[in-house]
Amino acid sequence: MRRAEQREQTRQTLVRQSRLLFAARGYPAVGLAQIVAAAGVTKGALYHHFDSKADIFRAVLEQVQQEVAEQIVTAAEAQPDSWTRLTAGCRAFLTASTAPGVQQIMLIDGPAVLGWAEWRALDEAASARHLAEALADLVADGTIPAQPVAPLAHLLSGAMNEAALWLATTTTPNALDHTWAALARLLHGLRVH
Amino acid sequence: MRRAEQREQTRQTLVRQSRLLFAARGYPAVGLAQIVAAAGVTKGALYHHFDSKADIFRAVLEQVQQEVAEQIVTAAEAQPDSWTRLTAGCRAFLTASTAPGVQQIMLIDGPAVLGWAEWRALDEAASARHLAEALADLVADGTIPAQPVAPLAHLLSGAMNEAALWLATTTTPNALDHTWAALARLLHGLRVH
DNA sequence: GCTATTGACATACCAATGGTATGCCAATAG
DNA sequence: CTATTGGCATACCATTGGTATGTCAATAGC
Repeated sequence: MRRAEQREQTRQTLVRQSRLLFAARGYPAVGLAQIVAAAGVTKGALYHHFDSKADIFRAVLEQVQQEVAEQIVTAAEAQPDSWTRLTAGCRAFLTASTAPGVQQIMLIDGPAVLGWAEWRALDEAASARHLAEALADLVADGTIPAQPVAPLAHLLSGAMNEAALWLATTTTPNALDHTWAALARLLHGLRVH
Repeated sequence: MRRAEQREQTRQTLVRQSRLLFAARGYPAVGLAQIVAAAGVTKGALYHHFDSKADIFRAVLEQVQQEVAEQIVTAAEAQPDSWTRLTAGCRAFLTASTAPGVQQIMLIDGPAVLGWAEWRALDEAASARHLAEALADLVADGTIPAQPVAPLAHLLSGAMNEAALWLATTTTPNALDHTWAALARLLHGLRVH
């Protein structure tokens, strides 16, 4: 099985190096030449594993989304009730999205490279879905009023993503704390009084 | 003054046609050849008015943002107190951002083409700024608790932008109404009880 | 163990596209 | 009436994403 082993290693190297480059300079600014140089292979290898430049970006995006989703699920699972699962999940979402390179790959390049439809499909399948599930639980046990959860999930997801984007560039002191405080206020407003 | 007149007309034609193309197919998919063909000029004219493909996109983006900002300000100005100014402004924001082509240009291509820093600068100068001002008014007259308004402004701006993006692709019935209802709940939670 | 075949690449090349250098002609200045 | 500048068009270049072909080692079949 030397064959499959080598194959997987080459593929992972390409994804790893591409991710670093995309995160640092953005998709449009990274050429295939830089990717293959960083990975120590040639264009032949790249096009043996991926169909296009967008296709290798797709692989990177899926990896990033999976990592973010894992952090959210891990944080949420440790909580006892549905409300703290939501808040802990949101906190994890915010923290994970602030990690270096994540915004560039997920929010900036993602939609532009893949186009609306495909990006939506991937996005739905990832982090936004967990939010919707958490909200559905809250509706089910009456912690928040009955309402469609999809709009709310998108509002919250957008709020946190945009906040993460802002946090990455701002120099405001304690920006993360203030953002979390503001988000917590918004979330608290959802509860039945 | 035939000179300046002709100049302005050519420039506006280029911006108008580019806007239509970018909105329909997205920045990466639109070539300069299509732009100049649609505008009925040559590449010489395009590069006489703009420095690069990104530069003409910049002109389009500024036009779109200005239109959106105008709608928000118009809606807010008609309101009597600071709270209804916020809600009316948010509603206008949501409606304006849902208009055809706006999301593609403002949210999808914008950051990818211009890069974080420049897009941030333009974004701050446009719609997000009005939000921050409206929130500052609310803090000033005690309608909402004292807090830094910047994080809140970004959370709300992101929430509405993402919601607009979702509204553009979803087939859920009454999605706009439900989204507005959810947003109104979130906003209401900000008020002092 | 020997051969046939497939798979994992490398090499050479192509086409399209963003960008530039140059030239031309009418509008304005003096 | 002439000189000059501004507003473009034409021709061209260089880079880059993508492809067609070739090569050599790993595996399968006997």
